[in-house]
Amino acid sequence: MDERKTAAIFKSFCDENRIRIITLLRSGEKCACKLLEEINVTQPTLSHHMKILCDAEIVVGRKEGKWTYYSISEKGVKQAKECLEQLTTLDVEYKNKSCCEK
Amino acid sequence: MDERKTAAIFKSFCDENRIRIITLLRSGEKCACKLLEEINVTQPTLSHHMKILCDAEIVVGRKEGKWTYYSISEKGVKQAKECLEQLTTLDVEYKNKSCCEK
DNA sequence: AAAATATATTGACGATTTTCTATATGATGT
DNA sequence: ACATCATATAGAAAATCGTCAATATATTTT
Repeated sequence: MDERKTAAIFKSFCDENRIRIITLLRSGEKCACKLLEEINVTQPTLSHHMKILCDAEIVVGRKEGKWTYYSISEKGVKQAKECLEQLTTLDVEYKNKSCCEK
Repeated sequence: MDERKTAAIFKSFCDENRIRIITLLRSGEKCACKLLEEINVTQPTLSHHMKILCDAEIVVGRKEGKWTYYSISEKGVKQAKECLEQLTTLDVEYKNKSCCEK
């Protein structure tokens, strides 16, 4: 996974409103209008955040008639977790000796 | 965990240079001057990124003489993983029925 | 004590992001 | 066909972020 993709994934989680949106989706699929009622932004701003979340594949949207239903993507979340794991586990193989010794 | 703290944690992972820094630390503790050699930013910019990473507790700094050694904080990483887990697991308890039915 | 070295802080600037208003698109109901 | 409703897009303003040069601080070396 390249740095660019990794950054895009975690951008999902570094804005307070997006965190609120994700939290709302923990209780199941919701349409945009329901999300809009619960977070304090305008409709176009919500739409903007949903695009970021969908592009990062943390959330998936499903159109049905005039409504769009959003839900947490289990697949995307799994990928984010793997990405975090890979990024933060110590690499014993290539562990280097020392640095800046006196 | 409040939205503000969550956002601060994941800000660590949403800048390409910070991702590079964390990746470099996977092979073990490194002093700032070593990191500076490897990523293409000025010394004040590196210092700025290290502050963000340390404030989020993803990285810890250890001063020794004139050097500062940085390493991945196992504790902070654990907290980030738990935070991601908590934020993204479906909440079956409070799962709501339906939304925007025709 | 003065010079040198490593890192942090300050302040400015440009780029990016978040937000808004206005408008467009697309579906549904009359 | 026309009005209505849900959502998306465009464009601009405001806020935040990443970056740099200059400078400060703290430690070590001479």
